[in-house]
Amino acid sequence: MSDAHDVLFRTLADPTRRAIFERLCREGEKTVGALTAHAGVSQPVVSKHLGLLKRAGLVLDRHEGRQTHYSAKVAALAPLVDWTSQMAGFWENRFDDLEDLLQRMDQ
Amino acid sequence: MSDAHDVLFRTLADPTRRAIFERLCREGEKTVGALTAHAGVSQPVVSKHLGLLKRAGLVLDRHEGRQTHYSAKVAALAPLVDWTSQMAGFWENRFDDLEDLLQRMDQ
DNA sequence: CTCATTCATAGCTGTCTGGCTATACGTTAA
DNA sequence: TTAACGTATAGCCAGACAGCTATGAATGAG
Repeated sequence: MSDAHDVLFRTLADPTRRAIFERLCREGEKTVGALTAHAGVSQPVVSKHLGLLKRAGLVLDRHEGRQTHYSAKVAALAPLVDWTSQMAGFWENRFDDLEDLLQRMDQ
Repeated sequence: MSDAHDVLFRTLADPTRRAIFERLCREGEKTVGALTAHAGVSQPVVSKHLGLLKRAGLVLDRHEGRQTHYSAKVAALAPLVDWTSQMAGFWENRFDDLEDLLQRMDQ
């Protein structure tokens, strides 16, 4: 059972990887070298994280000469937003149920 | 660097744990036994997950005799919502920047 | 052509953690 | 008190994975 939520949560769970994604969100397109400069880990590690982010659909890559430019694909966060509001929704529904119950008890 | 986002993402990254949380959101308060019945893992594992969910602030526990009732604390998802909208926000801002740039180029 | 640059891949390693069983602890029933 | 029940804890193990170095592959510079 490896649905969309799973991939998103797992991909964003790692601090280093999430930091890379955040930087792409804040500052836009970056090369692997630029990302490595502030990532605190080696270049191969950054490449690996970018690969996972790409597989999760969270980033896009664009090859230009010998550099690769990565950019955030914010739309990929949609399932996460959906999931969150769904959870909140269930909670509110149960709250409504409680209200109904209290009303029926009142009668 | 273990901020609130970190704990939330890491805690919700595990499918089994997330499923437990989802169930608490959908169906409200449950005992450990009731949760174990549908979790697909042993009771100690469920207890462990509940412990982590509790440490993350995602659930509350209530002791009643020899059973423990757990319930979801949806408000704890707030930082996640904030983070997501922040990421989306950065993206829109950069879009605005692009518009500004294009406008300036137009003049 | 040759060398430097930029990134990706391969292979290794230590750590983290989710699963298990066994067991301890507290509570209710007999 | 003793037994059964519901959870939590302890301890172990196997698999996953984030980090590293070394190297390959592709491109640009000289």
